[in-house]
Amino acid sequence: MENVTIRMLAEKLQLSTATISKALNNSHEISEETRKRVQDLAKELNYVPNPYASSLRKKSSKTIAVVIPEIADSFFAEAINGIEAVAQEKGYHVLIYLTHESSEKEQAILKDFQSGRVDGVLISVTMETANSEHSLSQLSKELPLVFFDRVCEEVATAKITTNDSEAAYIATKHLIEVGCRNIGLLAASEQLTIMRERIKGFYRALTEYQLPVTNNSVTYFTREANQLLSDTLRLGKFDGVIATTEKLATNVYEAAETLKLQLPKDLKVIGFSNLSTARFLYPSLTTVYQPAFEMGKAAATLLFKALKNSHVTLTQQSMEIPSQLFIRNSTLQQ
Amino acid sequence: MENVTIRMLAEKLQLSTATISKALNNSHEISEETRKRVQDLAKELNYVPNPYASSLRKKSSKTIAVVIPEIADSFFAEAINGIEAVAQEKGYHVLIYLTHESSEKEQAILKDFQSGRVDGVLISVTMETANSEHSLSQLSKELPLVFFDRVCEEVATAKITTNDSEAAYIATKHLIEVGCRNIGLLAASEQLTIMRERIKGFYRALTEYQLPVTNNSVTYFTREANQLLSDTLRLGKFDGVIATTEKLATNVYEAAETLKLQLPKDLKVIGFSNLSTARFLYPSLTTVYQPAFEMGKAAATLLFKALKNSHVTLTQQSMEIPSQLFIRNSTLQQ
DNA sequence: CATAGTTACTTAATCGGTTAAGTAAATAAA
DNA sequence: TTTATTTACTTAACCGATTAAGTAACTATG
Repeated sequence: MENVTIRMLAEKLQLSTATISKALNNSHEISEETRKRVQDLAKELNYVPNPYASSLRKKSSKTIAVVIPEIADSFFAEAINGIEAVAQEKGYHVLIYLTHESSEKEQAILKDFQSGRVDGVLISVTMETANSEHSLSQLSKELPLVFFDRVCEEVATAKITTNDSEAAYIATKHLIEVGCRNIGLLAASEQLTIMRERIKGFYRALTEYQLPVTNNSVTYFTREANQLLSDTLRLGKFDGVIATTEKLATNVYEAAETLKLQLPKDLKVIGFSNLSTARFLYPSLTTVYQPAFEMGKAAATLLFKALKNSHVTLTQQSMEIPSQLFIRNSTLQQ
Repeated sequence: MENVTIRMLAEKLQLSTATISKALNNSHEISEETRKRVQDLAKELNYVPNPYASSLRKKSSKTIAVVIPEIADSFFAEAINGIEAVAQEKGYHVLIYLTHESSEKEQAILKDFQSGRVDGVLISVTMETANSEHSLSQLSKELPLVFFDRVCEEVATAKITTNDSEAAYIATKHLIEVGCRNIGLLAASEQLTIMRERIKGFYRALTEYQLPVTNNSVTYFTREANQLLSDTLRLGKFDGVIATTEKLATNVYEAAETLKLQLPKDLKVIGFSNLSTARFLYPSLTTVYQPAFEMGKAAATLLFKALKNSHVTLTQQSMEIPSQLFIRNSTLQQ
């Protein structure tokens, strides 16, 4: 059975392909009667338009790209849910690209977007963000681009973030208030804006409470954090840490086990994390819960707004959605 | 700046578009010298081929679809990682579609695939699998289709599963061996093959140990499991349960809290789960760990094999990758 | 030396839609 | 009644690549 095309419908109904196309797109140029005949036959023959043909002609693909570092991460998974909810509603398709924190992969992916494969891009950049700055600046001039969470400061376009600095400030303050005096921040990258923001808030709290900001206050991890983390905790002799990624929070539990540190007695932990199991961990994990779903939704909504009306200036549409601190036993005062 | 097309390259080099196309595709019809000239100019002008033009002509899109119920689930997230790893290696793009357990959405998605948008499909079906049977049978005749995990028995194509029956048998046996006598299986759907398989293994173990199989041995949950679960645990008076989805495992912890049941003293739990935090839960969760990454990888590998060589009969390529029981404290003998 | 074969191209058709421009007939306005 | 406008189509160009078929020039073969 051949694939049903517009031409086949045209032949069967003794009409031109133009008429068929217009009828299917509910053009006002077509009479009610003809439109019905066409649509009925289309349904009967189970006609499905070829998306590539129309994308080629219309120069728009009804497809957006989501570029993220990792998918097995509650934050990104939730964000995708938010994005997808909007996309499905608008009849758009979602291409997912994973960079696995490789800026090289990221670059290759971004380059592909110059082909017109997608109408817009949502991205949360790699830790080596600096490398992609140029490509992103370039790309943002060619099609609508919205950052979420991991933004690239220098690129002039919309950015959906959470209140990273403030959230870190509140988290740090909480640790101080439950008795910590030697607090460490476990960070993932020196380059990420969100990390810098969190560090800012962290420092602000330390300063406010007149706690020393030392060389070791912030530790950076890239991969294979486990081993490094053990070292850090051993060396730093922290009594409280803030894990700025979901993975790092788990790593702290692991390291504590290895080092025979009791949480929260010997060490208190706060995680920037959307883990649904946070409250069932031992001890239950105090978290900075980021509004992942909402951020994804906001980013997608903004993107579609720009796609619909090209006069929307994305640069001016940035948005900050606050995180929430959920206090649990991993920061229980002893 | 206009988009660079093959025609522009042709004009600049005073060659035909056919030559350009062939040169870029390393056709042997083109002289070494011309090919180099073309490729150099292409690089210089940053030429990126329009994927829709070539997809339209070649009737292949270098794109595959992954259809899953949910993304915020460790199993599916890991599976996608496996799929993506293979796809990226083969230069394929991955479209992700979420059904959110709605067979209606699933049907709509499957219908769209008749358009030729994707070259192949990887799917883990909705709980209401029966509804999609027909569409899937149809689709499997039009393009390569591979099931992973949640398969549709009746559709004649490759299926990548884990040893669900055996895994459930082993899990049940484990519960019995640590002293449980009144075991419940928390299931998600009556229709899913993997559920039926798990129930089979569950019954086999019960029978083998001469434990009664009652009407209440298996309980089905769809949405909003929390409330129902509390009821079930209260009513059923189980001393051991097997949660057959990741979500249900968490629900058990939640319900135990509500009902003031102590895990594992009052109730032992095993979860079919890939939660990375399983070992840090309180109590740490005994899990049936499914090889999600490997399953995704296997499914994708098989799909690409079929895409490369259309003579591969997918029906005969099904594969079972064993799960592994990780015994932790949620089933600790008292 | 004539014929066949190879090399390195070009021409033109094609994929399946969309759309600008054209047209004949019907209707409205002057 | 004549001209203008609207309606409901058709024709044909087009999007940007691929590819079957054609060709001129050169090389190899018998």
